[in-house]
Amino acid sequence: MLDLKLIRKNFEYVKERLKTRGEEYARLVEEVYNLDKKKREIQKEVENLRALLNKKSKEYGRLKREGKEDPSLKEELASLKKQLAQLEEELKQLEEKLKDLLLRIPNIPHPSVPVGEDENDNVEIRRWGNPPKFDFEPLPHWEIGKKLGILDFDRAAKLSGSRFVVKKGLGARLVRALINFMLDRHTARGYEEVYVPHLVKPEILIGTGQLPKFEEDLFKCERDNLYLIPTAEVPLTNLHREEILKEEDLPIYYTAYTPCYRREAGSYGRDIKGLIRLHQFDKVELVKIVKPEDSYEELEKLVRDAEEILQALELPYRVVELCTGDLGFSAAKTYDLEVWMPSYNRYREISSCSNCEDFQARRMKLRYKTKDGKNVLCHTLNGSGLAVGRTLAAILENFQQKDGSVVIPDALRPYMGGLEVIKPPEGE
RNA sequence: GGAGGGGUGGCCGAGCGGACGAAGGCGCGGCGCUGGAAACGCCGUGUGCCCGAUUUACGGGCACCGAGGGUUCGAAUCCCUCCCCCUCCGCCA
Repeated sequence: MLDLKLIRKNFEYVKERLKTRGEEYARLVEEVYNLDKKKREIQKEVENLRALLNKKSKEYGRLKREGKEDPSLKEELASLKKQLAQLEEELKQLEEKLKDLLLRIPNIPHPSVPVGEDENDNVEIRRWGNPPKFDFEPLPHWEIGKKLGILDFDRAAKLSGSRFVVKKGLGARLVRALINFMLDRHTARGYEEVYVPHLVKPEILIGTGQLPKFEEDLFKCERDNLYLIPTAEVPLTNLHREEILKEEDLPIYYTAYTPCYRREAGSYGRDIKGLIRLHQFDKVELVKIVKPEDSYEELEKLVRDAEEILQALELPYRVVELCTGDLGFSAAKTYDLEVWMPSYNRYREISSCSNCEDFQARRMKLRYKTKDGKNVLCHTLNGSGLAVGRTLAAILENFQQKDGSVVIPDALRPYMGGLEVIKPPEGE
């Protein structure tokens, strides 16, 4: 949520900055600006009227206790009350409308973010590692997985429909290994491991920005008014919502493994094969709650922490800075990590690291008290560290061998009971 | 699912329909006492929003005692609905 005061004070600036995300937001900001103006006028009236009513009501009570009841005063009070009720209703409607609009305006991109329309305008920052060269025709991961007997999309469809997967044997083991490996790495670097609920209330999703605008992307348990989390960012970032933290509590670093549930509405036909786009996938997430002045330094560190996993797994990747048009709703600045995928012959997103500044903090009233006693909104950051399914896909594709086997990266072997290679079943 | 108890400020905890943003205690900050400290004494210490002069510091107002509604001139206090927590019983991984 944007600061209303900022919209009031720097209306043109906000409008211009949001335009870099898409033309439609300028109109929204204008609407908010006008509504806010009107709202404050009415609020002033309401508060003045209520002050008067409070005063007269006390007067009436005083007289009554003295046995000098005044019927004309009582009448006056009744008419004031009626007037007030009308104005209050008007105010309430304005406030609701205003709040709803405000919740639908995305974050302002940081000045350093390149202006652009879509992913084609993203800027590559650096590369690490070299894509492998094969002296045979490399297979896509879903075929490798099928041949190894570790991925089963057909039976998953039997259970749950499209965009689900069943992992078996060493496939299931590999998932567990990756999760443990990632969590161990992150906790060693100062993140506290957290295990969170996977079902959350609507206001929690408003807090991180998924609601009200992206309802159709979420799985909802209607009966209980709970949503399945689309990422651990949601419960992790909201952990301290409506709290006023002590300055010495910051920074807070959290990491959590959770499954993530996404309806993938509007992505029909995209990435229909393989592990890239599923309704349910596993992810280890990183979340930071920090002081505003530190947040951009923390973002760089966060990216390094995610990169470290890819490096340890010897997976070639590049770091990309998202342009204004490709930026997520809550983010002020985002780096994507893209891993090399031989079957696509290009890099594909495997992590997204964002600084949301105070955008989420304002929505969830997440603050800290400074040394001189002021309450200040925290800055929140989040990043994948990493998407487990896509990591698995990248390992299968990048480490595949001519004979159909897949070499397990060194760093992962201790988590696989020392296993070095996954080989196809005998006799195939 | 059944029966009962409860949600008040950073925490504990009191609260008769007006004098209650709320006693008291703890904690925290300042000052005093002290060679220094403990103990003690005094003072201060919630959040959000609006308006006004102003660079902040200031002054005024409104709201907030789990949430929403109602009764009343007036609600933390009475009534209704909902949510959450706790205890016991049942069921259950």
